[in-house]
Amino acid sequence: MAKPTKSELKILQILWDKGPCSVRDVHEKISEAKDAGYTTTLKLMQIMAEKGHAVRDTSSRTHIYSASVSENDAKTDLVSSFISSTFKGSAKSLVLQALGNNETSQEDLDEIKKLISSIENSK
Amino acid sequence: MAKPTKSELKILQILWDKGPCSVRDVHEKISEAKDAGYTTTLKLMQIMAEKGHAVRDTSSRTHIYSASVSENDAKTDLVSSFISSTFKGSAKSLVLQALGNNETSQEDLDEIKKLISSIENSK
DNA sequence: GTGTTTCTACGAATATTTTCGTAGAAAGGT
DNA sequence: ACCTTTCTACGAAAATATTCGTAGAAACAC
Repeated sequence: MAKPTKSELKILQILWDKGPCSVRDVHEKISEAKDAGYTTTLKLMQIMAEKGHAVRDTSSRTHIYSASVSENDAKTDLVSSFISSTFKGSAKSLVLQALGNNETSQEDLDEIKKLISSIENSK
Repeated sequence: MAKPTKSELKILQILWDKGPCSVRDVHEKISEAKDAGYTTTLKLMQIMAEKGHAVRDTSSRTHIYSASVSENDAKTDLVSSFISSTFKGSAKSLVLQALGNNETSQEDLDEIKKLISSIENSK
């Protein structure tokens, strides 16, 4: 599946958060953050359906859209493409960069340590 | 500074790796990976100079370009914008996602653990 | 039933990024 | 000196992404 564009990603996040949505639902969420025409959102979602980023139920007049990839799968792809375009394929470099700027809380560090341990234990 | 585009980022990586370069230098590096016209690279680098992503020494006929931001600063920005667009601002989520797919080597995990310790010690 | 609102479809305008052709000046080879 | 190669500048085409106006069908209010 092709990588979603920036706008498509915003819509995917809404679909992941709220589950299946009408264009209206999504549009209202988007409108909280910025001004946008309703048909702009509609068009984007239609394109997402064409591209396969979303599926829609057209059985009633108001179509209902759902994300067609799981949040986790999509983010795995996004992270991996980000790592390859920005960090020459090194996940480690990304992690070091992300943590390096020293704004991660102790709780978050703890969670990360826990994940690392569980990876190590499963080896 | 505006975020570099995908192509601009590729060029920045080359400038970071090799230091100050002529268009020819950069173009040859790019050509290793894919076919591209020389003037395409030239134009991109001119745009980067306009935008301020690069500075150039035009004192000889062959202009010499250098990155105008450090690799570390630029990547900090890129990571932070990626975190905000894809992980709602949570660095932790990014790190968990990046490590979650279990393809990080023990050596890399060790380095990450070391960094975490040093962050913790400096608190 | 008539007028208003809400929906989809469609096409096109706009914006952004990438690509490259052409032209002319400078440099190099012989 | 002449021809070839190498460089920059510039403008425009092509590709991609975003925005929105208009139209017509369906639903709703009364």
